[in-house]
Amino acid sequence: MKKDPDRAKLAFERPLVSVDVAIFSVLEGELRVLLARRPEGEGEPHPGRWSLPGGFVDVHRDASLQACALRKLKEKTGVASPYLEQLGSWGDAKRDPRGWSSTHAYFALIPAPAPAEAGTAVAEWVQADEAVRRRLAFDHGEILAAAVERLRGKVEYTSLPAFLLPEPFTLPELQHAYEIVLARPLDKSAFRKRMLDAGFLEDAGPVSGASGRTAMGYRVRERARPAVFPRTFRSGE
Amino acid sequence: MKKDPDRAKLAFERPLVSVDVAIFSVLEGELRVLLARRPEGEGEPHPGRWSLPGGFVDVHRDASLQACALRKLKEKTGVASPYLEQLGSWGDAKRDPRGWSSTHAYFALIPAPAPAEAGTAVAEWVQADEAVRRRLAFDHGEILAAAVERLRGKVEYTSLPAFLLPEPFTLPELQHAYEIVLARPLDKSAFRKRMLDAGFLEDAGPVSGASGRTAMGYRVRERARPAVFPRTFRSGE
DNA sequence: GCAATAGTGTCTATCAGACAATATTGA
DNA sequence: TCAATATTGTCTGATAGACACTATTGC
Repeated sequence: MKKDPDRAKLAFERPLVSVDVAIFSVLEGELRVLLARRPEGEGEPHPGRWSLPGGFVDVHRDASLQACALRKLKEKTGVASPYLEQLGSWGDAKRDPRGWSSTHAYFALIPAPAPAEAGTAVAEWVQADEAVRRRLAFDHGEILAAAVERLRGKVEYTSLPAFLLPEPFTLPELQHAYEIVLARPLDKSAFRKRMLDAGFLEDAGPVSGASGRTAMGYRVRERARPAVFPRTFRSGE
Repeated sequence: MKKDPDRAKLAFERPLVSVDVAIFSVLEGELRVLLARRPEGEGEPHPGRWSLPGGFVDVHRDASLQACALRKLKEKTGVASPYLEQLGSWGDAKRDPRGWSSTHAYFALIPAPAPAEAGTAVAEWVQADEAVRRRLAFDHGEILAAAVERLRGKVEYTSLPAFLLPEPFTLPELQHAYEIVLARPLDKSAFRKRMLDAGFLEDAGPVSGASGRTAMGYRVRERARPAVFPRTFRSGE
């Protein structure tokens, strides 16, 4: 057994391998996620249903799982440098009618795309909770629910919403992004103390708004990792 | 098989798919991880090197990724109901010389196994940091480092060490487990307040130790999910 | 009694949140 | 000047950690 050549040992059935990405952004004061419509072709599972953007790993084009996720994201949104984090993997014999399949799920945060891209026949930005309630293809409903839960959970103690905004942004804008994701208001003073003490922002010069006092603009220091706060918001309640 | 279009569409090369598990326990006052020796057969990559326990998904035996991870764990340790959590996935064209491969990594926490199982020719319980320093097969060094980092990180604000102990356990025993993983002493009073206030423990009757006062024994209420504390240990320092 | 361990009480520095006050801009 | 927004200051309740104290067990 052990001395069989490579080819004999590897001659077993392999699962299908795909990558799916939950892409979030803030549009029109809402947390939204990008959904893609499944193709209608013959033999396609769940034709016409909404799903997360994604697809099979192409072993000749994709150098790695992350590269594959970035490729999907670039194809769908044009964004090349999002905040991208692994969410988890889902794999079993039944989730895809075409055979044993496993998918590597990612979630990405990007600044608001241009309004023109907000909705087409094959892709649509949908409010996050509404998207979870839709009957998505495969087990994408479960995956998306996990993504939303992870995002909301981490927003309680990390700087993730900074990746949802175009830079430079002001502290009131950042607070607004937090409030949209968490769906509750935050105290201005406590919020500012927390953000500035965490030290993950760098000055980017003053920014004038439509009216009122000019605010300081900020950029995130390190785009790869979010800051982690030692406590969650509203720990006492 | 299905119709022609299916077969044509799915006739592309598929990656190899495996599952690897970082299995942790506390033995002799140390945080240890189980390593397995790679087989020596011809065509085997990294023959004789230490690695994480794991292997290819068997699409006929494994109903899901999690079932596959549980199977590996049962084979290596006999443990059927560990704390098991997805760690992440690693996949690229180069990590396995046999071809484009992706692995789904899990980490498991189990109570100390019987001493007889502590080390054999093909498996060994190695102190966690020492294991990270060893030159493991494939990219298992990177995966194990991520597992240790995740474990240490989560121990700061979750009840994970409770899964490293046989039940029932006492609060001093639990504190000791925390101190072993974190490699620093914790204050007894603050520790007890935190554990009991979190409400994840249930009484299991008194337990007499080797000497001194009898202590209260505890079990975890819910074995599937750890408790999450609102703050990390030593937030101020 | 003593040693050893389990468990509790008290004090204090810290700090997140509440909310009031002040600063800056454009009209 | 006012309206609108940004930014800062002050107070206070909650609490984690430090550390001393008390409780229980076996010998």
